[in-house]
Amino acid sequence: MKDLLRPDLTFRLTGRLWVESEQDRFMGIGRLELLRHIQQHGSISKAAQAMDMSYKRAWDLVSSLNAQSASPLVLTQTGGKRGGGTVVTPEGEELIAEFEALQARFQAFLAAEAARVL
Amino acid sequence: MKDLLRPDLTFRLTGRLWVESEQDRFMGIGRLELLRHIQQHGSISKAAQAMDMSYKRAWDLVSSLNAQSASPLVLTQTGGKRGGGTVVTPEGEELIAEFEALQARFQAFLAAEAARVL
DNA sequence: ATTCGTTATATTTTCATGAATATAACGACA
DNA sequence: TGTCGTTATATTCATGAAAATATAACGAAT
Repeated sequence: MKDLLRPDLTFRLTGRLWVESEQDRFMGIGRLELLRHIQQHGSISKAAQAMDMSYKRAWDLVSSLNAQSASPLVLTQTGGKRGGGTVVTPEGEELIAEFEALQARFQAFLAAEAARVL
Repeated sequence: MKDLLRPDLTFRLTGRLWVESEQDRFMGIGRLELLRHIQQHGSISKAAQAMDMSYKRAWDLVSSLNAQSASPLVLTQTGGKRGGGTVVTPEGEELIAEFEALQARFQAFLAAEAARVL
């Protein structure tokens, strides 16, 4: 493909991957980052503002994740000493780890293909 | 990941990849299909209607493709016996072939990863 | 010169997605 | 009991991308 591209521009090969069920997306890079931020901050609202995402969107994503998993990936608590909070369960941690690994293999694939094709 | 997913739903791993320059996308699955339709029909407008895409969008994509390639990928002719038309150049055919091959390897990657992770 | 089907191009309209905004519920603690 | 920061939820608003619409240019053929 190299010989077809304008030599004064720089090109890159990029992509995205995700897991989806019939009706809804389940896991992707955005949800991965959200889960990591929730781990860090212990709260959906804090995670959302750290990512510059609206609270509602973050909450919707969490709701979608939990709705499609066999057991909860995050546990939310409402009210209480600090108003509540959210923790990532061991199952959620497993999902994070597995999707991170998948993502890493994908990036390796992209790099290898870029070297071959660009 | 398998053990984390609701067993009453079916999940699939999917993804997309594309080549882009700084300012603009260059090649992706949508543009591949457009190029194939142009090959088949010899016209941007026929290709667009076969794909149920607006002519403007198809024309914009063709314009973007040619603007980023070293030599034209498609040649357009305006006016004339049948009003004009569009042909895919040998360079365009090369792009089609290479991107199809890349796409096939990507699908193989996805299938292998799905088998591992889902 | 007129017709015809296409390319070329600008402008307006639709639509979907996420952002913003608003409000209620919650429950520990002072 | 009142406060506080959060979760939970509904509704409105903004924005960007694609569709729809409109019009001109083109050039071979009649």
